[in-house]
Amino acid sequence: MAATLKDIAQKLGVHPATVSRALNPRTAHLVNAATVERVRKAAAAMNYVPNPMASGLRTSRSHTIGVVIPDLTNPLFPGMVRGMQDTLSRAGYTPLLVNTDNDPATEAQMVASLRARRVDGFILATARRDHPLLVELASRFPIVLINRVTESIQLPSVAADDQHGIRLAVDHVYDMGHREIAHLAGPKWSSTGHERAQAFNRVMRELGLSVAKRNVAVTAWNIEEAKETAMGMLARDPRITAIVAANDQLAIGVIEAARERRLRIPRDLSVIGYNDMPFMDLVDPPLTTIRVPQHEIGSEAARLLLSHLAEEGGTPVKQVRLTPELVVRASTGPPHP
Amino acid sequence: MAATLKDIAQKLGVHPATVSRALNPRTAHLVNAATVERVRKAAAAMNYVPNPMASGLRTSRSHTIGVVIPDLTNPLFPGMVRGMQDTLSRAGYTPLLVNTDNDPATEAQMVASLRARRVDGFILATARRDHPLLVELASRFPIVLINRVTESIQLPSVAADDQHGIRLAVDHVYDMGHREIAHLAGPKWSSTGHERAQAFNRVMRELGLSVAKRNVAVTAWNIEEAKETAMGMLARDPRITAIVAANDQLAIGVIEAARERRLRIPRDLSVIGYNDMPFMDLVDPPLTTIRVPQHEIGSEAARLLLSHLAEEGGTPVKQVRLTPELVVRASTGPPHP
DNA sequence: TTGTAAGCGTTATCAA
DNA sequence: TTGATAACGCTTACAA
Repeated sequence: MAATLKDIAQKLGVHPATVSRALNPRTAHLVNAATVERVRKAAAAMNYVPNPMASGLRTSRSHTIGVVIPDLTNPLFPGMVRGMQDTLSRAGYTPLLVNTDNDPATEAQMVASLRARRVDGFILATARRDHPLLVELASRFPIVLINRVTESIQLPSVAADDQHGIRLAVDHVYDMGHREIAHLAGPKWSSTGHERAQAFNRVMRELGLSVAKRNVAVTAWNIEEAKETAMGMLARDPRITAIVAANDQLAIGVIEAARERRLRIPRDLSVIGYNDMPFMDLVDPPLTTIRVPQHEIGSEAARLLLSHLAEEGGTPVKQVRLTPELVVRASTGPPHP
Repeated sequence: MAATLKDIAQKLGVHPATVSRALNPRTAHLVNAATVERVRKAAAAMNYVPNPMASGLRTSRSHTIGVVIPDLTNPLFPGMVRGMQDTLSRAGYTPLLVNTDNDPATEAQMVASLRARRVDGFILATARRDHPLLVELASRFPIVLINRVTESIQLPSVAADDQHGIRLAVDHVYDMGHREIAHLAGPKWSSTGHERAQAFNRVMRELGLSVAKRNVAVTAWNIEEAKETAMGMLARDPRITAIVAANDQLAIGVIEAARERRLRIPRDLSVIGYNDMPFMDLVDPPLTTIRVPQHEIGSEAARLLLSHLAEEGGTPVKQVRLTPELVVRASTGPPHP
């Protein structure tokens, strides 16, 4: 059904290899300009489409990128995935998407299936800090990490500047007059959770504020956990007037905890999230949060990976930090005396 | 680097064809059981992974499915996509995901790129009712539509039962005492918009209620449009006490319109959405809506497509309707006298 | 039960 | 500038 190089060659009375050369931009200059033209015309007329399995078999390049994320239904990711898709597809690459649910076994299995598919490289958004696979993988494939960086080894990465984001958050409530500021941190095994918690301590120290018992981590990124943990935090330390949460889900948990303790937001407690997921402007109260440029993280990661794919030798390891911004809504306000 | 059939054959002193047969479940019975065992062991030891480009080239099956959706960042889709991925990957298939942004030209281009990749079939969530591509595509590939059905031709599809969903919505407000019920419909070009609008008319007729000027369509599925249209509706027809929106975004637009007109929800106006996207329990007020089983729609679509891929001849066209359910929250209540 | 050989569609090397 | 040829790794008649 689908036309092949051979078909075109036959029709034109030339050799298939000539057709191949004419159609490949990198080799077209080796062919007589007139022939190139004839071949292009014929190819278009027969609507020839190269068979990627054949060329892939020959060149051992699938033009395919493995994209590993924890969970597509987490609203943080669709924007990033679209960012990747948009720039990858423009370059003739296709992302193969898998979900790990933050389970190391699933992750290993998924990465194996992507390797079986002969992907040309990886974009990884896996959250865990300990990561045995990473080193091995990075030694065999071009990879780019998103939304996290590595501690021990230097790997190409694209992430929001958490240090800066947390600073924006803390400064925001500090500037409104808050001094009793706490952090509801992400899980300790999580890269972003860890990084944001560290950043919180640093910023607080710079402001001359104490973080004693005011930086508590949940064990999972979910609303229920956050609510529980925030309940404990507020019970133990009722002087807190502002909580910086490590992401929007946690912030929602804080809001629920506050509601249960009959604290009004922001009158009695200011709450600030992180990420600015869709609909955070519509929750009750509309959530003040730190917006990370999701689409751009994805597209930048794709660009970075493509540049590694293009260069033969080692491109220098580039760690891109994108700047987040503060989005002020109704969940924060001055502390009430 | 990666081991091939030939490597295994060499090591074992058998012919590559034998190794191929031994490793392929469909042909393993043709091979001496002891040989099969030896081959399997060796393959595992050398961690052999079949090269899908080679087998695909030979068999012209890529074990790849084109998944065409309007926009991954629309929260309706990630659940469906995961449903597909989960069941496709279990069967050894990989989805290739593309976004059309509801633009016919983009869609044509994306479908072309999937065909170029030699996908074995398609799952389409495109929303437009008119759809020239569909017939041609369906004649050449196994396809399954999700979240919509076709009017003229019969094609395999998986969708929620909109007739039933709208009935649940209307009955809900009717049972609470509402009689002045309106529908904010989706765009006329949209399959689901059209179907839900029709269903609304039918249900209202059965209840003996008038729909005169009470079934108004937006021109795009977005909050702003919905707000504008709802403003007009409420201005023209202030007796309305309940609005059934064609999806959750439209319902949010209605809520914003009501707020602008100083109507309290649900005291002055009940609002009900459709889909139950993530976080609809957290908006203000928490949205009563119709939940459609997103993950299940995706997995069922995948199953349906796989069954078509498995059968040689024509499997009968199956149109699956999944049952939605009513989720009552705070945006609906009895009408106030 | 196993081996032989051809071929899927493309590209890369070599020769003309 | 073009042609011939082999090879990528796998599957599948067909033969033994």
